[in-house]
Amino acid sequence: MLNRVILMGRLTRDPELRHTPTGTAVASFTIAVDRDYSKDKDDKATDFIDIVAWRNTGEFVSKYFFKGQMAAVVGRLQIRDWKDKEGNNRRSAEVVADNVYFADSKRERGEAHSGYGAPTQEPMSGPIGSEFSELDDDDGELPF
Amino acid sequence: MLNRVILMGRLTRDPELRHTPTGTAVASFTIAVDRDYSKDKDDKATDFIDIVAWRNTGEFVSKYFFKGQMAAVVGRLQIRDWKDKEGNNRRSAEVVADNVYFADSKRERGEAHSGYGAPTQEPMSGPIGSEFSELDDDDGELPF
Amino acid sequence: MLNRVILMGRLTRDPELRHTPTGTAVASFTIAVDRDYSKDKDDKATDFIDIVAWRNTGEFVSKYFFKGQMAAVVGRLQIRDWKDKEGNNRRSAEVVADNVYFADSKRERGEAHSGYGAPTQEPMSGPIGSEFSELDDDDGELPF
Amino acid sequence: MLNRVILMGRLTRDPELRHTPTGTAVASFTIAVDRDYSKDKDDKATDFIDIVAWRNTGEFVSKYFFKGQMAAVVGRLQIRDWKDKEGNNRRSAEVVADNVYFADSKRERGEAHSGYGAPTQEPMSGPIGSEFSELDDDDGELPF
DNA sequence: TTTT
DNA sequence: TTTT
Repeated sequence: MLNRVILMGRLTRDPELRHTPTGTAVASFTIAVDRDYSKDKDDKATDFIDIVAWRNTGEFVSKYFFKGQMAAVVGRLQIRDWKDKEGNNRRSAEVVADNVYFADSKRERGEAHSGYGAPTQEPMSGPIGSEFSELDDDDGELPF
Repeated sequence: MLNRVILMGRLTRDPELRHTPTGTAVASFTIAVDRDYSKDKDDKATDFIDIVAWRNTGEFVSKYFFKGQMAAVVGRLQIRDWKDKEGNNRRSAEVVADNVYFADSKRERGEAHSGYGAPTQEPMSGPIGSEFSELDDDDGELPF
Repeated sequence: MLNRVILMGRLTRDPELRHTPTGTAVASFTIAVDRDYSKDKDDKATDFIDIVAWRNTGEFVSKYFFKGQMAAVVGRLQIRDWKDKEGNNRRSAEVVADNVYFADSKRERGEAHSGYGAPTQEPMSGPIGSEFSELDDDDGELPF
Repeated sequence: MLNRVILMGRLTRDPELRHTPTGTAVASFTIAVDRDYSKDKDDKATDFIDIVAWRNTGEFVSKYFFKGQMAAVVGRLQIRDWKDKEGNNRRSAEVVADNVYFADSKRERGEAHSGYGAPTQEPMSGPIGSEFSELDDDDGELPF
């Protein structure tokens, strides 16, 4: 079912890259997303949102993003209820990212990259580009 | 900061309408959003996502939506960490809805409404329509 | 760069499936998206938005969607300026869909499908599900 | 009906602020959104997307955004078919913005603002914040 | 705590 | 556990 989340925020820590037993890469990090219009001092003005990025997106993120950087994240919201060792009910809410974009200036990123908003190198989640390269192979002969 | 969530799912219960001490209406409900491609039996194939709707949107939802119905929700993801009475760390993750749409057939909704995807009657969150009505007052004389 | 469109509307015609010279499938159709709050009679109350779906998504759409049906579309907005044979400037605006979902009741769709909001069978655009099945192979041993 | 667009791109020109005969402010500008993965030289690698912002959002944008700046835009896609003076069919596609966010460093913006991703000062499109300030008036006594 |  |  339709489930899309689009966020902009700062990494609160460097992404942590791990691997499943079968070798699948997975990066996790948190972004701090400030709420708009928060003249409210009691209420927390920032949402700390956990992000999980698998495979290529995970490797890309762990390579090029670090603590303090601004990122735009597109993904899917996943809620998991579980019990900790003490038997308490815990809830995890995380965004499974399918794309992560730079939302920072080159200067602040240390010139590591080609430009603003460079896409995650994630072939699996990017059918658009590949189709266009394929169209290129087709010499631009569109079927309509 | 940019924070948008767009979901489609079924209400797991009737919306619950409450009021703050100063009289602000707020409805809460949960939607069940099935995950795509879940051939995985161990992993829960459904995310149960809490929704909060304030004011007009809240009143609209509590009036026209009920358990089992399909809804499309547009809102903002909010994460809150808190301690329960036993002192355990709890996390709530909820979507603060700014619009809720029907995503069900009229038949299944009991003909209560004008049509598919009728919008929430929420003046505060809908600058687009009001501007267009205003343009109407302007006799369609657009400035460009 | 970040570019996401999420729409709900009715197909104005059956999807048209074509193939590029190299055999890539591509379906095109139009959805009618009603505007909210349009008390404005002069202004068109509906946006007719062209959708293009490539490969698996295109084949899926042309197989299971037809004129009159409600669909939810997630994609990317693409603008193309071109000249027609008479040399006039034309603009095409279309959404390149990466996922299309049912937003109709089974009854109205003729029972062709498994359920509401069933996803497009599009492996390329769905890293989430495949990762979860892979995690399943991993016996649920998450690395964090 | 559900219709949301979320974009990130650079302004190709300073926003142009106009007023309808009855005094409603409306700003228009264009953002250049680079496509991902475009190894395709024939196909234009950038979408130039027209944005329209009404009222407070329009005034905010015309005051704080200028040519070359990165912006994140949330809005609604509107398609209009019309005839020019020569009687040719023209199509306009534009995003009616309900929120515009900074996606640039302060340095590059000339320190005009308080921080990254500062929201548009648009009361009409922001029920969330006002509700929270109101909750503040409510002394945080949530009804659930 | 869960919807079809 | 938190970022500017």
